[in-house]
Amino acid sequence: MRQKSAAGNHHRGSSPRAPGRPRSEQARLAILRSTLKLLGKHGFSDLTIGDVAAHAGVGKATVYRWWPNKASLIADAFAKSTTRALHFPDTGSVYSDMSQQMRQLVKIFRSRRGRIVSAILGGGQSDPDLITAFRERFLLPRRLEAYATLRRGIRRGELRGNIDMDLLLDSLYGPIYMRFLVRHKSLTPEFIDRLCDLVLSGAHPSRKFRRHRSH
Amino acid sequence: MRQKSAAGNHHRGSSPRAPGRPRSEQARLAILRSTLKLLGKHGFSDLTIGDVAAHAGVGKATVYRWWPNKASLIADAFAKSTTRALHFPDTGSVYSDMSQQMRQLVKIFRSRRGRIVSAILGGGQSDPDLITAFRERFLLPRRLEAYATLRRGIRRGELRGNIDMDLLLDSLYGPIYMRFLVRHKSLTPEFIDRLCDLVLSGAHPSRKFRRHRSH
Amino acid sequence: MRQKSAAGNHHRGSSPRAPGRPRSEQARLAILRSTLKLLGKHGFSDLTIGDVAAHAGVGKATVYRWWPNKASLIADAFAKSTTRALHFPDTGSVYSDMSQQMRQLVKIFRSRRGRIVSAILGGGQSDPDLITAFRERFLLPRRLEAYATLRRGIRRGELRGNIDMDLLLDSLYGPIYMRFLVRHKSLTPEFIDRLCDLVLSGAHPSRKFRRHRSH
Amino acid sequence: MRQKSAAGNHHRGSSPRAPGRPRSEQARLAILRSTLKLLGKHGFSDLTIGDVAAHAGVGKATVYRWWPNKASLIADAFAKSTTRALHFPDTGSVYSDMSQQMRQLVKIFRSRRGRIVSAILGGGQSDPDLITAFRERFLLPRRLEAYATLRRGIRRGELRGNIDMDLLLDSLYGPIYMRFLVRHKSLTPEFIDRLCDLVLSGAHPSRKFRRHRSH
DNA sequence: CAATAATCGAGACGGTACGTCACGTCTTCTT
DNA sequence: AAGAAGACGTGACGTACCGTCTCGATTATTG
Repeated sequence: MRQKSAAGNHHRGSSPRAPGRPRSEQARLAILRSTLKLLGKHGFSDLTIGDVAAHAGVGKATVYRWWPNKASLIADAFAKSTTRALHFPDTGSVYSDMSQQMRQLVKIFRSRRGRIVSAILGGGQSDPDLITAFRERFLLPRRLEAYATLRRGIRRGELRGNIDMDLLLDSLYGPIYMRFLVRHKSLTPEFIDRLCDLVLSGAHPSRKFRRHRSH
Repeated sequence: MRQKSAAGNHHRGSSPRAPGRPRSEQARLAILRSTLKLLGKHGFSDLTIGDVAAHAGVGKATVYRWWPNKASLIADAFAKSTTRALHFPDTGSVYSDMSQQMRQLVKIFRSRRGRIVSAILGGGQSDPDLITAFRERFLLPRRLEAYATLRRGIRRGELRGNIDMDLLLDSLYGPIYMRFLVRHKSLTPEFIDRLCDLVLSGAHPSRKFRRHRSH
Repeated sequence: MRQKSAAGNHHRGSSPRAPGRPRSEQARLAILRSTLKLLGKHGFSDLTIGDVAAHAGVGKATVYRWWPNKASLIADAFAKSTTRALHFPDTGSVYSDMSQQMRQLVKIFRSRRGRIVSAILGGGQSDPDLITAFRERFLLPRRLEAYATLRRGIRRGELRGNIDMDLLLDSLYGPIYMRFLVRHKSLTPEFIDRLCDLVLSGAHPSRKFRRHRSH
Repeated sequence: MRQKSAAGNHHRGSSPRAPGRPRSEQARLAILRSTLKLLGKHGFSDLTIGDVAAHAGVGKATVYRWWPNKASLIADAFAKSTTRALHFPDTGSVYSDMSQQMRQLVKIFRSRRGRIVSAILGGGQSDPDLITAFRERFLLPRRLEAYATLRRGIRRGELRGNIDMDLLLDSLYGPIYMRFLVRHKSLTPEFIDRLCDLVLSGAHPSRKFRRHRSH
């Protein structure tokens, strides 16, 4: 069986050249581009493989040859489109580093690309491959950068040394994701600021760790 | 046009009695039960109206007569199934009140009913009715209770008086929803405790409001 | 499983009425009509179910609901279209009875309906259902009439009493089918006359049965 | 355009040698062999060029390079397989000459090779090239031999001098083809004998030509 | 002996039709 | 009037072949 990809590996192994006509890079790019474009216009369920193929000037079978389902197609398209942005600055302040990146994220969530993210997270609730792709290709790379950012803050004494970094990051990003997905409150830059204030102040070394339990 | 309901109103107006055969309550319940059962087994998109009708021993048209689409059917079914639990206790401590309720929520998210929630939130990303139903029937009622709980904490001096309650609640629940939906880290009771510690300590009056901006 | 038909039985048993919406007779007729029309224009392999459905103003699934494949659809359409003609006259002469009916058959074979027959016989070479349908619905009914015609000839002394009727009929019709299918010589009324002369003279009582074997 | 062949000419003109790599005879034979083998297993429409190429261990393009369509491929393969048998004996008796050859034909029709013949005749109903190939490569050569056989019979006084040879031959072979294609009665050697009896007795000089018309 | 040229196997390509499935509507009889 | 049953038109699905193409490799003739 041919290698299909929800994990982004489009290469056929280490051999220098596979026999037969090589895969058309042009078709691959056209498909991913069309996927993003159409996904931005309509939702996940409105996107049909047939439409993507037609818009890309490609046979339907060519799409199915390389992507086992709509989910992995979207995942690939999304991964390709977000490799560049969303890096963390190094301003000398955790608050500033985080809030700046989080503002960027919010800007993306509110843009046309946000539809794609919500399509992935939405579709991922019934398709494990999709949510896995999101984690591995989008979340994890950024989280690794975030760890470095937090470690700088610890070194500078802005954060407790024993802080649970995943807990802290989820406390910072969870509210963003929640507002983005549940849409009960708007996602504004001011919200980001106050969110950072609230959460980072709880992670400040001056704040003694104190169990709030009354019993 | 007959009155259809995404809002749960299944009655036909103010007239005391409509002519003709009355609606079968038995059918209505069987449909909702089957919806929940099938939704628990598979995802949102795998659930078909035809399956629900067949499983409930009901004609397809009977489903369509009362629910305009899959979303409102699921929303009704979900609302029916969670009207009882998830109340906030009044222990005299914000930390305790919140963490106890949050633990209940996590327990539900991790149960079979969690599949239904993720189906709603997932499907809701492409179906506005669905996410609206989730907000209005599930989130809002609980948030109203949460406001009251927080106000008790303010009154007791456990929280700053000028706290933004939605910000605080999103900071507490957002991480739960994020872990639930993205599944990058496990949802444990210990996570809840440390989450409450982190966020509530940031909302404590002793913590002076301090902009972390370095500029 | 629903009853599908390559054998022409479109009724659902002896019960007076099946539950559910009854089959649309209008759709059924439109499908058969369109099949004949399109089959007359193009060949067996050029006929697509999709085209038939579109031409009949019917969903593709409606065709597939009642006919398992193109073959049985064509067989039904053909059977419906030829129930009336091709009866044997009773002129008082076997020669006349047979040649008149055979001329009718040739006329049909040479008409637009001939395309349908060749489509059935051609397709039947790879689809047993199709050739069976042809035998049972077309060939057999006519052969029964032919038996009666031959028996009249025997009674009148125009044919040997011990004649193998199937052998005789195949000797009369086989050449027609062969010319029709192989197309090496034309099918003319004169050919029919001389064919009857040749074969029927061999079946005449005056002709003593004589083994031609030279050993 | 390169020279393609439905007529079996695989040579490239009169030049003694073309430049470039010469055509692989091994590939050509493997393709024809595989065509026959696969055609024997399934029908005309079930045979795909892709299957033939794969079974022959050959690229699909190699097939298309030398045969313009499935029909000519099958025709070539069939022609290659039946060049040797089915000659007419010269026993001194028309009856014997004919019945012996007809028995051979029936034996082939009933063998695995019969599937190939029926595939060609069946497919030929929608593909003119195919039926033409059958006529020219199979039927015609044998018919030329049959004419000679009949002429010997005329010379010996076993047949009328003014007999229409095509009529006579169609009356002898038509029933065979009909039973072979319609499959309503079995093709046995005894059937051949009685068929020859019936038809040849009608062609005997002692049988006066007599119009059977009663009017 | 290098250059040229046509073949080879392999397999991806843009298409087209397939047969299935779910949709949401409808048409029947029964309750 | 609502119920179960199930056929209806619609349209996307994912598959299978079509006949063409683009590769690197092979095998001949020509310069």
